[in-house]
Amino acid sequence: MKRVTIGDVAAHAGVSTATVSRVLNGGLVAESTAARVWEAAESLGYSPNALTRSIFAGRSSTIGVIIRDLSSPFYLDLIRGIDEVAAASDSPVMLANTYRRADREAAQVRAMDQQRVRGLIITADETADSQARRMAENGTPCVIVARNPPGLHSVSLDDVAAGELMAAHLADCGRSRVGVVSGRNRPTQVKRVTGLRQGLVERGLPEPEEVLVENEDEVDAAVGSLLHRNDTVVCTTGRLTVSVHTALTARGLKMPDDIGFLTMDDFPWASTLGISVVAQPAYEMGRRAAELVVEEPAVPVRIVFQPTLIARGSCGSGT
Amino acid sequence: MKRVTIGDVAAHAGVSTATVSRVLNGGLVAESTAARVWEAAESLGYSPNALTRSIFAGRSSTIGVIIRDLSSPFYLDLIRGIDEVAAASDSPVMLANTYRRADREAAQVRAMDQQRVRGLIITADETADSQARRMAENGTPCVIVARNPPGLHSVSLDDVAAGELMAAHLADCGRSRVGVVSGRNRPTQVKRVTGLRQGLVERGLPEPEEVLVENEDEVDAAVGSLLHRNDTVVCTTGRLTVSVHTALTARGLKMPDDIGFLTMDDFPWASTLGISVVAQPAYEMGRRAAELVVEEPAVPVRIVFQPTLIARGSCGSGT
DNA sequence: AGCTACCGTGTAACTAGTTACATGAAACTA
DNA sequence: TAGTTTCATGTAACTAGTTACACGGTAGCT
Repeated sequence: MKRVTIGDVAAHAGVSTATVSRVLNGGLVAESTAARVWEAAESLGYSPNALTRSIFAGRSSTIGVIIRDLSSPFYLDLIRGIDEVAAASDSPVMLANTYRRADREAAQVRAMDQQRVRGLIITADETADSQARRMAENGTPCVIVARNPPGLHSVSLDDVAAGELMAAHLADCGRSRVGVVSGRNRPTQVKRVTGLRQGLVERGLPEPEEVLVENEDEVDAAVGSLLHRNDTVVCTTGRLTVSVHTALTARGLKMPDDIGFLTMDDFPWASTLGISVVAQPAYEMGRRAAELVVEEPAVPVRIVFQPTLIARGSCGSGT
Repeated sequence: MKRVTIGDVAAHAGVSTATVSRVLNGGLVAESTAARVWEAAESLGYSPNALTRSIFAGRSSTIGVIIRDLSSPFYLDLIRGIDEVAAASDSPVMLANTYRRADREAAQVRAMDQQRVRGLIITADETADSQARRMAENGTPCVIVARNPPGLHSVSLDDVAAGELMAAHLADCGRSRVGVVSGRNRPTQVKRVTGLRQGLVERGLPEPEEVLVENEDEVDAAVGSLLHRNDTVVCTTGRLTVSVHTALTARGLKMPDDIGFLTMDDFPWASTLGISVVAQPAYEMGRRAAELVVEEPAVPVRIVFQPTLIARGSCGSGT
């Protein structure tokens, strides 16, 4: 039950702990000694304690990731990108899901700080920013994803451009009356709707009709209210795609003839279902976020990605 | 840049580090002293080093989770269950994705060991079992998910029952010639097919025709080969649901009239698409796995969950 | 008043490692 | 042969905490 320590290995090999440490970390040691130490470590099943190493180094090699919503495909691809870079630099990934609760977000940032993570990638509300800034001041690189608050590294999408891309596609498809289902109080959502509105107006189309929702269970009513006066439903968050789509198909509406449908974030089923989306490069965003953690730039870096349209016919076809 | 330590707080409050430690951990301290210490900690922005705590305790409070495939909905729900229990016991979760590569699986188990995780939840091939057993001997509770190897805790599905459930439903729907797309060399897959075969034969139906595939890109051809002689396609792994479904719809086949379709693991889009599935209680499995880590039973515990059928019409309707 | 009991606090040893410095022996140079 | 250099290794101090034990002071009891 008692763990094998470096001391046990040292005793077994007849050397000091300093020598064992040097063997393990590639210091200056005679070859014969090194061989003895390796053999002792092997036969005792020694597994070095990464925690102790970390306390001496001042921080651990772990990268912390705070995710608002594990079930959203965007965050999943983000994590895959992060994981890829983390694995390449031998950093474990510590994941915390906050279920979109602001109190948990702040608490998780604090917990990650106490774990002395090497860096932190945060998808959370503004509430957690001050905590993140405090960490950054203490030398822990923090990367904010999906927003770009001042003074912190950030990796985000050009949300206005995403909205404009939607508008352009809708105009191409000859859609005119656009209803929007959007998340409440989220800056990203606001920007996407702003871009959409601008894009439509620029093309001489009427302003979109917007409904704000908080949870999945409000979506059906929201969609219902939009159907009276619109020929297209746009969803500005990938999180609600399923609910909006269900609300439409449950009413027996076929795309694109009965209703047009356009949403955010690509996902595995979109291609089979023929749903057009404006996609974020989530995987690449994850990679860049993790690279910022690993590279620790001295000044705050703000990376903005451009969205892409993937037309699949759910709004009809363009020119 | 230099981190605030317990020593700084002690100096600021005019006490010893022992007293600060006692204040933080609820030892015996005078109220006036405690107040001074709290104030000092606050004003210095002290954040206790969880790593140091852990090295003294012999292990960290982190729960390690090794996942083969983050993109599969089963593992996502599993993680959500784990996370729920972990959060309730203030344990951070360290996640490692192995992308189904056996070498990475073993390496990740070793890495988690070095991080001195409090316990480990593993979804991996047999290759990693010996590593896991070594950890268990050292006092780290290891829970294997989806298999039940001897000598280790495990949380798994009654895979034979899953196959039988499929057979029963297919018989109910009047299906007779069943083609199966299954993953290669996986014990779970073999058991599910075995259950399906038994169930069909018991009901006087012909044996299913099986095709084994490794990756998504082999699926289309596999499905194509099954279509000649069968009226139903069954998929025994949730991972391949999208590919199999795409292979069917791409051929213009409609469910359930042109072809029957039945697969494993429930997922958000299944209900909209009307796909019938045999579901695993993934969330609950995650919860139980995490509880085993937290509770550390002295003898290996083997928990087997029962699958449930969710009929949605993609095979037609039963009696 | 004197004895015991208890409370609050500091000292120092402990966790499992790393590393600066000292030491000693062998090898090379003059 | 003496002096210097080099190499391998041990000693001990360090990381940031926790905790067993000792000690001093006050309060209660006889």
